[in-house]
Amino acid sequence: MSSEYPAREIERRWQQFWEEKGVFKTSPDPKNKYYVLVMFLYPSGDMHMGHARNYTIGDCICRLRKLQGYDVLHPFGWDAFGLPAENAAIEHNIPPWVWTFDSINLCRRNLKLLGIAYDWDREVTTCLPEYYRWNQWLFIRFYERGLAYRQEAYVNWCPRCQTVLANEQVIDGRCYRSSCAAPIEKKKLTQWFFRITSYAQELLDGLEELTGWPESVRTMQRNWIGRSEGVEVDFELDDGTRIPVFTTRPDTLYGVTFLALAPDAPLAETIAQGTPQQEAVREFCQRVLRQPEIERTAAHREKEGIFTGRYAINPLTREPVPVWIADFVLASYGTGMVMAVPAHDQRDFEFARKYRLPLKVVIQPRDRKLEPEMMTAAFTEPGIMVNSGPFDGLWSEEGIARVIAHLEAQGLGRRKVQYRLKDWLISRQRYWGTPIPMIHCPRCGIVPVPDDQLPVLLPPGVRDYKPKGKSVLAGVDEFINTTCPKCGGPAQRDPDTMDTFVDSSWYHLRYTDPHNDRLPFRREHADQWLPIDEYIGGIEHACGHLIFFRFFTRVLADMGMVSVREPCRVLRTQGMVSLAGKTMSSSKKHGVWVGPFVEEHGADCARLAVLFAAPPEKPMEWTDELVVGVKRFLARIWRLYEECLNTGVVSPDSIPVELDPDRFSAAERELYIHLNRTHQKVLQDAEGFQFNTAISALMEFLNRLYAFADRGSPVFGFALKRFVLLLAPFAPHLAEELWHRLEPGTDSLFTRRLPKYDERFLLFDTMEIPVQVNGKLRAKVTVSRFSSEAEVKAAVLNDPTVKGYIQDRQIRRIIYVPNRLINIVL
RNA sequence: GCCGGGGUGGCGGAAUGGGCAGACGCAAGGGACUUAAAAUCCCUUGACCCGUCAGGGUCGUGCCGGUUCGACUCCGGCCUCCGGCACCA
Repeated sequence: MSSEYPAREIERRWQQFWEEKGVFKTSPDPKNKYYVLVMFLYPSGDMHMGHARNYTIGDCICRLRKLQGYDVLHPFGWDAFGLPAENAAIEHNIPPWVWTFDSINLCRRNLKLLGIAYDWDREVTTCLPEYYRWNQWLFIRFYERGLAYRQEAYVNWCPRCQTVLANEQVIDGRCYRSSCAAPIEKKKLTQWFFRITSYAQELLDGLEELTGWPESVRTMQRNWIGRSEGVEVDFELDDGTRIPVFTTRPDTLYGVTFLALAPDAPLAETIAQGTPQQEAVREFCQRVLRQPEIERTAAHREKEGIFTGRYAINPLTREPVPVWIADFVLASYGTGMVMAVPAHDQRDFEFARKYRLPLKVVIQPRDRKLEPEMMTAAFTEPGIMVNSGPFDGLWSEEGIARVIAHLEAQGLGRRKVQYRLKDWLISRQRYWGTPIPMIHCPRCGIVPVPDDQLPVLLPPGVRDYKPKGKSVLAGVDEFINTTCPKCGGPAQRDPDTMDTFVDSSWYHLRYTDPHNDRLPFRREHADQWLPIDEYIGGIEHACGHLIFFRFFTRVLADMGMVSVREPCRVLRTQGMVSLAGKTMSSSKKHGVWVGPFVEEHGADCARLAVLFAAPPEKPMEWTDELVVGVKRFLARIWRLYEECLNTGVVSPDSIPVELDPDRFSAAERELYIHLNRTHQKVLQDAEGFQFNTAISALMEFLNRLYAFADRGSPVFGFALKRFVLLLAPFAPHLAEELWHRLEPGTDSLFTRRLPKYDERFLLFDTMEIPVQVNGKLRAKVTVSRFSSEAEVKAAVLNDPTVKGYIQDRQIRRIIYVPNRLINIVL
């Protein structure tokens, strides 16, 4: 009687309908805005079910909010610059943009196949000049504000990609690109940085208000920023050279027995000059710095060092202590020089034992006495200060403040807050990125490209994209040679391009005004939509993109370009999708692919499968069984509506707009209550990102519809129609098809408002009260919803089963939890 | 080592301002329809035990203890898995 569910035919028809009618175009004048953003895509080949999961989640929210009457902004774009395109270009000898746009076109087709409701008029592509010119414009604004600067430093160098990397792009000492993962080396280079550290405290404080973010991400950012409070203490070399060291333990200052410098600290180069140690120190530093970072900083590795031949004076004791170079000291943290207290710091302890340096106890535990020779590990807990001159006898935690006060009063040191976060290194020695809009003039120095000469275009006529240790653009004469905007003399362009994370740091703002050719975006437009109401993406961006875009938003707020200081109200991280135990990956060609899957099973099937399998934040394993259940669900819906409509039992005319509860039969009343409860639960769950339980509620209700005998009932028809609206965010194509069968010739159901559920009909007339005797479930008694406590107790005590358990024993207590449970304590 | 998040049937997962553990789905077993198969529909399905049936009992949410009339949920102590940071002075 009923036909097979023709998924593809239906989906094609309604996708075309939505596009023609412009159903998901963004309102130019939002009254009730809702900005749902899914992290844009790095186009690198085909799209798998991991992508489908991500974009379906966003789409489900978009459609739900639209049905609830919000003006939704749901845009999409392409994070289109980056190394893979360039590597593919080198490998296949095609320009990077060919590979990039092939991928983009493939992915756009896939997204349309899935029926994701983006407003394609707002599509953003970062590798187009109309986008990256604003990277350049913003870079110059940062430069003017002192937030972009150029500096020589030891930086992370990926020998395989032949470029520098940001700290955020070094994972376990290796290149962050999973297809590279080469061990990172340190190289001394002059590079461009963004001064994100001057926003460190703000970025930390801002986390407090981000209560809509997962706790894990907030914690990760807190640790990444890594704030510690302490003091910078000035030691002095015999010739008067100042050696400031940062410490969080000034209470141990009297226990310092040597100083240690990082091999790459600036002072390490000069300190041994003129001492007999000079040659040995130079060799040591060179040897240490040649090692890949991953080896040098491996945990539990034996520490190494060398004496410099010099001594420094402890500002409190006036005693001289030897100055060493030690490989465990980090140049990039604090001053790159530390005071060593072997008795109370484990690293210093190990180093001192190895090189037979003295150990001085200045903190004693309460319950025992430390003897320097007997110690097998540093004592790092608080205790009583000893051997510390005027501070003897103080509890060390109190001593910290006292010593700091003393140091400050004597001008020997100052309170300091130190962060682990480092400035963001943004220049890259690669081709496929935004050219840095700066000119190096032999007379005028560094000169920004004037705004009216932007964009600085990437030169297309490059023959060889292979990296050679310096930027590809440095070898393109017609690009690199230019004139100085200031003096008009010959000058050279900066040969580097920007980190692609610059592109993604403000794209959320560009979407609000995507075609602007005078500004990155207008404030009025940004303010209309920001903050992002729901941001969906992978947790791998927790300490990269998700910090960078917060930083950018704050800088832009300080520039008066936008009002919000935090870009995003609610963040949702989604779990990876794996196949046969391994994460799906386009570049590794491992996955279930969207195109073939949708052709075979349909888009609604793919959407329901990823939504129903698990809560969105959990990782999920893709299996064929996953598809069976949701496919059956779709077919069951289809069959029910076919049966009802084809037989004429239900017709568009027979469905009432309103119901009259006074005329309900008992069964109709029950169905209507189930409908309202389902409606409430689907909304609650979907708003809370629990799509799996929302869908299970829909499944349960479908089972009830099947079990309902009187299909001619107006309540049944009413329920059929409401069910379609509730289904719509999850399986929009099927819902739209059924909607038009119930209401032919009308507009898209997504232009409708979802009615409110009927609050009067959320509870059943009777309820089943579980009865416990001594905490064990023994019976269930059905009572009226309107029964008083006394009536419920009476009914329970009268129940024969319950009586059997009580017999003639004394009842000590009866605990009644209204509408939930009753417990009889004997 | 530090920080964060988990551990529930054969599987994916439900249920936490303490109150019926296992919703929904998959898989499995039995049955109906069919010449047969597919599809569909119905029943059973946490473990163990007692009972011929009807039915009844004990145990059960990583482990051990505690609080409570009552604990997957709260408290203390462990085990274990995943993720992040990791010589940060």
